[in-house]
Amino acid sequence: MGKTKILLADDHELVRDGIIALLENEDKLEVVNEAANGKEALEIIEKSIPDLLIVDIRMPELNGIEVVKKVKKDFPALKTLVLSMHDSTEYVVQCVQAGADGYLLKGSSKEEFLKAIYKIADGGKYFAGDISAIIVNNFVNGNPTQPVNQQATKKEPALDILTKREKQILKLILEGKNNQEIGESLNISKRTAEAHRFNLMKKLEVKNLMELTRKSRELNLI
Amino acid sequence: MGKTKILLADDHELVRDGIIALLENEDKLEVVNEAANGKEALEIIEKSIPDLLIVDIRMPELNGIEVVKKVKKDFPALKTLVLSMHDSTEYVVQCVQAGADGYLLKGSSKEEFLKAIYKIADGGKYFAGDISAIIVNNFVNGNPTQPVNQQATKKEPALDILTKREKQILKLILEGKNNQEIGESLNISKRTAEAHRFNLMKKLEVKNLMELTRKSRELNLI
DNA sequence: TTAAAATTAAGTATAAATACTTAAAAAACT
DNA sequence: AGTTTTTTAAGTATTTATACTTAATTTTAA
Repeated sequence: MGKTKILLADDHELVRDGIIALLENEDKLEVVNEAANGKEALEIIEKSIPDLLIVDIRMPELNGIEVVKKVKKDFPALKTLVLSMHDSTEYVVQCVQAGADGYLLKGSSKEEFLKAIYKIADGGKYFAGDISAIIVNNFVNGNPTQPVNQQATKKEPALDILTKREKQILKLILEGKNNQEIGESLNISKRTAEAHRFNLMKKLEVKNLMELTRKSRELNLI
Repeated sequence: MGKTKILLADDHELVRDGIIALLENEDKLEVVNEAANGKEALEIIEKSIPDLLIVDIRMPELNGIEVVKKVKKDFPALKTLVLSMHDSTEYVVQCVQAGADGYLLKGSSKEEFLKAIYKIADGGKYFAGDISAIIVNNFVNGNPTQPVNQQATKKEPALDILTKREKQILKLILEGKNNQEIGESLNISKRTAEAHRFNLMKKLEVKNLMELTRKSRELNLI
């Protein structure tokens, strides 16, 4: 059997270079392509499908989860391993639902990383230790995680639901400005800023500032 | 001349492993030690001083900037290269003031990374291209950046100014809870939660939620 | 064992955000 | 040219946060 062709998608070149160096001695593996964001990754895949996609969860343009969703829909044979910088458990369930074959925290060791790659390349699944528990827990709580291509996609606020003005206002909100200050910045009434704030928070389905920051990051809105 | 002994401090093992793999072929460089947080880094340095410290800016226990400050005070001969995941320019000035010999974004390439290391090991300084501009700009604006050991340290809220209770409440604030909910979580009155919130925001010198999140991350309070 | 610090929580006043609705211009499409 | 969407902004009521001060307990450290 030939080498496993890997596409590596991460917006930090140094991290990519590190991972490539990490895989250099593995003669069953070969990084054939790199992408600095989700969009780029999809473009590369459309030209030549690799065997395995290693993708960072947080990337500009299109985040890891969205990439995995698209990949699993259009190229179901392509295996996917999601890397996350966040030690949080926030995205695990979303990844599983998107159909990812593996999920690793960047806190994992080289050994675990290689183990995951080989297992996934071999048709298996690999989720970092403490993560399995979360999935199981989520499952028993009546929220079964199933690949996105096997059931209706959970409707989620799209990436482009915000208007230009709303994005502008979101940015100012995230800079810590209040409605008064936003109004002054944009030469509109404080009441207009209020209205925009209300609307965008409703669109993003968040009910406070903290959820707003989380969601904004998640969706790469800023 | 012998090898440059490097201590690598980053809380993500995979990133460390990647960097080590990246330096494996460089026979003038040798990673002699690793640390997963700032405290660990300082402990290692106290036992045996390396030639170069490569340190991630965001780490638990003690962040990169604090480590550099301590290092430059106690071991001025030890060179320091700060890595940052954040493409932002938020920390550059702080790094220079702390006395760092270099600052690189993780978006840098392997080549730039090696160039920086060799230059610093050789007694030079290296700041990623776009960064120099920021420093210069900051300088001409009457805010000259000088190493921390050459002038009075800019007073800043210390890392441990928050009491246990305040940290507890901060955590809940950052989870998006309001004072009512915080009170319920901790079985205290909503008014008490308010008081704690007021006090901790005053201590951290922030005036809104966004500044609070930024500061919390910066100081690794959570 | 005291003094100091931390936790609790109330009072009071003001400012800001939330939760809507309505509606008129302006801009962007088809 | 006509329709839809966006941007603007006011009304109204309610909730929440800010900005303090004061002060009684409780815990911790000297």
